[in-house]
Amino acid sequence: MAVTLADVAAHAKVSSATVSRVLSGNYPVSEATRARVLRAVNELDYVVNGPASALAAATSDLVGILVNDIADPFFGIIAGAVQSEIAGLPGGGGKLAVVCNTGGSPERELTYLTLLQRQRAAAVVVTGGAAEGAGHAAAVAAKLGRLTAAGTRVVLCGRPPLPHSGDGEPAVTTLAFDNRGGAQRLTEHLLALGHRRIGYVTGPPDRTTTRHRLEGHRAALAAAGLTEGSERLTVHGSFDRASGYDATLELLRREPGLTAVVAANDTIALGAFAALRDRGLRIPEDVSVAGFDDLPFSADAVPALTTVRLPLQDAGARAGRLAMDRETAPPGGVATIRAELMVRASTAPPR
Amino acid sequence: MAVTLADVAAHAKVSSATVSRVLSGNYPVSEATRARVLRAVNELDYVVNGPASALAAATSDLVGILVNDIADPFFGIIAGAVQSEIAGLPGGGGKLAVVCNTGGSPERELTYLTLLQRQRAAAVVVTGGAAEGAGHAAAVAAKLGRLTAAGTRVVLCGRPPLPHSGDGEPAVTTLAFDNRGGAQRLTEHLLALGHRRIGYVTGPPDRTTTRHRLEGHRAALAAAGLTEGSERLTVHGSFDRASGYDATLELLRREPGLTAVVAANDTIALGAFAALRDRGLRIPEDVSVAGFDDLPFSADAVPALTTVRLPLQDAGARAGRLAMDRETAPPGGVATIRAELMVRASTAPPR
DNA sequence: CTGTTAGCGCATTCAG
DNA sequence: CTGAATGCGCTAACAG
Repeated sequence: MAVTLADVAAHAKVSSATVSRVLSGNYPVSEATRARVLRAVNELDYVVNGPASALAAATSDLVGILVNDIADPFFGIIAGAVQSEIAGLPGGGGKLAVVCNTGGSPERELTYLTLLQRQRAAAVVVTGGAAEGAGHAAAVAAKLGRLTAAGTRVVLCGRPPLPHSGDGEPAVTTLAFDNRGGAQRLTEHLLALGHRRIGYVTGPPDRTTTRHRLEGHRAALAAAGLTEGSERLTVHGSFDRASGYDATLELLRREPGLTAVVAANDTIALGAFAALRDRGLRIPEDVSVAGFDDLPFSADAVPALTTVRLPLQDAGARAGRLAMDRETAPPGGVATIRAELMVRASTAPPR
Repeated sequence: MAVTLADVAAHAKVSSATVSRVLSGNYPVSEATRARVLRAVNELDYVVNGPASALAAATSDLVGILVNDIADPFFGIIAGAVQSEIAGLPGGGGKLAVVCNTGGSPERELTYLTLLQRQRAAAVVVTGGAAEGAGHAAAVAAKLGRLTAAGTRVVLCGRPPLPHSGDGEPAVTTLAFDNRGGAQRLTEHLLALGHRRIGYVTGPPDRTTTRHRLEGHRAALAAAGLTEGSERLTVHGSFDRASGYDATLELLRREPGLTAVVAANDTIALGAFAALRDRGLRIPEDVSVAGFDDLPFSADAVPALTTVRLPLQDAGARAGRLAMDRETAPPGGVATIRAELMVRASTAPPR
């Protein structure tokens, strides 16, 4: 079959232990034999057997990055940043950073976590909002606990911290986004412009991201004394454009006098744009629209989208460094990442 | 340390071989003992040691998906499709589909391929255009050859076939995009509208995607007798929005009388949109713009972008099935995927 | 149907 | 500095 350590050893006329040592480089070996071994490695085109090496050393160089939707730039940007921080080290860092697409399914998330645990992954970075259903949150927390117990470093990025498990420093480090605060400031902006009939288009109800952003939105409304009918002006769907389109139409049906639509993310906002246009409504003259995340395309929308900026790139990079233990964890293991309001052309005073 | 097969065996009062058999399920075991083993597994919270299992079985359940830029929806869509075809099987298929971000760097591509080879990956799907520089093409071809020789299934998706290595059925299956044909039809469309001064904004020169799309473009120009100055009207950059913006400005500098801009992909086209607008030019009244790929946001651009549609989702899913050996390879190992011209509002006759 | 027995390829003691 | 020997945890014959 494939060429093994022993083959290289024979070829270089040394013991397999020596070959192992020059390859891992963490042990003194004379320059002469090192060169001889290296030459043999090249001549034979030898590639280490990962499983065997992982088994013997009881560690692996796999690092998993879990995302909810790999086709969504929100996750693509975070994952890319995490990954370049890990694989971008001089020499590649020796780590294999891989991204796993859960599709937002809690079962798939658990499956991937188990698979990563099987592989004895060196670290796991879980990105994006979590499902809140039934036992899922607990199951995920338990699984992550087992991973850390087994020596895998766990970092949460863009996800709220796990329920505190008690004693001392938490084993998992969290970089949480200030979804609630960002959403609140966004709606305050609309309120300040004079809007009173504001629709809200969001994703699935049982996700932390959905809930937190909605809470921020409602907190702003409540502070302005607008507690009435906010339920009726909220439409749930999924975090994509098509859903934003449909939900906006539904909103218009429920409240034709709408003057503003707040979308739970930029992609949904794009769908809202299209729906409003198809209804012959101008943005922002007839209806203002706002998003969340500030993905790259948002500044290019026509009109440019008012939104809340999340430093996805920075957060991802930091999560990557945390996973590689190249940065010290924030006090308490949790850092909240600030969201910044970006006022652009898609919001204006109501007519 | 962690709980092992032997622990489970002891707990269930059977041999470790029996435990292994119920876990892998590919061997008859009595219902009674199977239940007992399963209970022991749960009680002890046992998780298979992946490396050990891979070592003993000489196979792994890892499937690698290589992409040039994970933050680009073009790759996100393909990767998502490949992945759901692999992990979406009933029971998860048992395979761990992971995506690796090469960042378009040939070195990183090779590094990942080696890492995957180390892990004895079950399959590798390489997506997107290839670097054409110096020895890279040969190095990648050689590496892929070694992977197939080691039993790893290799599928190319959206990448031209490897140079034929000779005898019989090629070991690597290729799903190539008809970049040349698509680009040619797109430029023919512009020509038919009456455009004669057409600028071309594209990515790095040493990539197959860049070259093939450019060749298609020039073939159309040549067929119309427009051989003059096409060099001057071509600006290279990278495949992103910022580059499209800058390159369009450069184009305008070189040829103020431009009536159309063809971008090598939709993202670049978005940059061109912004640049033209900033120069006070209307689309398509003053300048027509066209893209390539038909990413989701293209239909939402204002005006809607004329582009060439690539069935990314379908291609990715098919690549995934091919990688899992759930679909027979096309004759000759190579299938060319058709690109479809999508005429929308961003192109019109010149003034 | 179930238990026993060998390795899989490598990292690491432990001697030299 | 280098070689020989041991075992990581599991699967796959091979017997019973």
